[in-house]
Amino acid sequence: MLTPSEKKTLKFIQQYFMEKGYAHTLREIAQGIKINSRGVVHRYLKSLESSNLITILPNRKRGIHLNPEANENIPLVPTIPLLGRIAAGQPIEAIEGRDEINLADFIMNADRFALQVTGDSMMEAGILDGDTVIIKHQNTADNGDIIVALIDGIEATLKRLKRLPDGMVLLVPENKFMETIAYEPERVQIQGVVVGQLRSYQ
Amino acid sequence: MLTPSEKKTLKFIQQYFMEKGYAHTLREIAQGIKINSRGVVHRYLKSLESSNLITILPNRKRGIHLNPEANENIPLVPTIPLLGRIAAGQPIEAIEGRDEINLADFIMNADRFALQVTGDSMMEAGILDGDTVIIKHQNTADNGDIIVALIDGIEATLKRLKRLPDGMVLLVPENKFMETIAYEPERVQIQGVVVGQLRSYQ
DNA sequence: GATAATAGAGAACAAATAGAGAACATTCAA
DNA sequence: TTGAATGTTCTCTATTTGTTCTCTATTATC
Repeated sequence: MLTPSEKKTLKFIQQYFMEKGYAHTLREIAQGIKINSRGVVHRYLKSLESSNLITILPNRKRGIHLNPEANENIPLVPTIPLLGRIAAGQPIEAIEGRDEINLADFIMNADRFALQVTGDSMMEAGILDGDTVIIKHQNTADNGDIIVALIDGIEATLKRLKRLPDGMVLLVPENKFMETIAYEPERVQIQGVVVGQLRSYQ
Repeated sequence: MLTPSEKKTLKFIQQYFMEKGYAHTLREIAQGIKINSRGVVHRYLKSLESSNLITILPNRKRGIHLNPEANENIPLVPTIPLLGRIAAGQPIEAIEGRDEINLADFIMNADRFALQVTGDSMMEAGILDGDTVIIKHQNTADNGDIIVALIDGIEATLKRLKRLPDGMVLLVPENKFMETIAYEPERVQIQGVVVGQLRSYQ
């Protein structure tokens, strides 16, 4: 069981290590967790080592290694450090304030569920074949929302919603090879709205 | 059987524990359930312990552990029900076997971090401006991987990797308006490989 | 009305935690 | 080789926290 200070220390190390590929000095860690004493930092590190979360190479400068356990152990709500923005042709730009993504915040909620997408109808909206979309269950949607629609109570489809002034409902695919189809409103039942999307490359 | 106060206490502990990964102090619990006495909280904890719902490490600060029994109705890892596949023009098809997505499985692992994407250079690969990509920190990559590359030690970019037989390294954007650029291998340093991608529509 | 059971306040004390900083040992680069 | 930076081991201090008490108030039950 780690104390909050030890957790803070571990977290600080992890973040730096992922960015740079090597560890802090004790003084840097001390500054990072806002204390003055290297001795105190060393005590925390020893404790983390005895919990098998890090390995200390004795007397080596920056001689701290993260053990694989360290990444499993910490967050009960999965979080990923958010290191910054990346754009073509520029160094990675740090983001102030928000330093991690809370996956639970990102997606979890009672009325959400996931669907796996088959087909390329929303390709140009960045939703590819095999992606997972997170749907919020609701019966209404705004113009421009990507929705799960049930047509005639049978066919389900993922499309962008557009209502015409005359009441007709357009279901717009994001794929130039597919056609937009217009329906009478009573034929289209909204089952949910896309609120998130995930893809795994593994 | 728990008294209402004990239930309240347990619920409060569970919530905090899942978020932070460690327990409250007695004072925090007291504030959380709106009483003033740490002694009373301690009595409740003792009672919860004798019901086998928590374990108290004696004299440890924040030394409260949730027993598995306490978590039966609370998922430790956020999951979303995976209802099925959706394709244009067909009813939602149920998926056999796996019925929920485990977000931790999906993304978390050692040496991962997130970057927010700026720009449209990977648009046609379904990675849009504003998306978050999950990067696995590594110095090598296979042909076809989408990588974070550091060019000349300065510029960072997200591109698809292609190595030519003559040793040159191509960084291929997935955007027909942008050009593939070839570099000498020593100019390109691989910082990580994209292993996941997230988008929020909220 | 008597008796439990439940809730809560708060005092008192020991122990854990947090931190400072001195002193020494070891690395590592100039 | 030497000196500065770094890692390591100490001791000391202060604060917070866990723990155990005793005391009081409320509520329901017989």
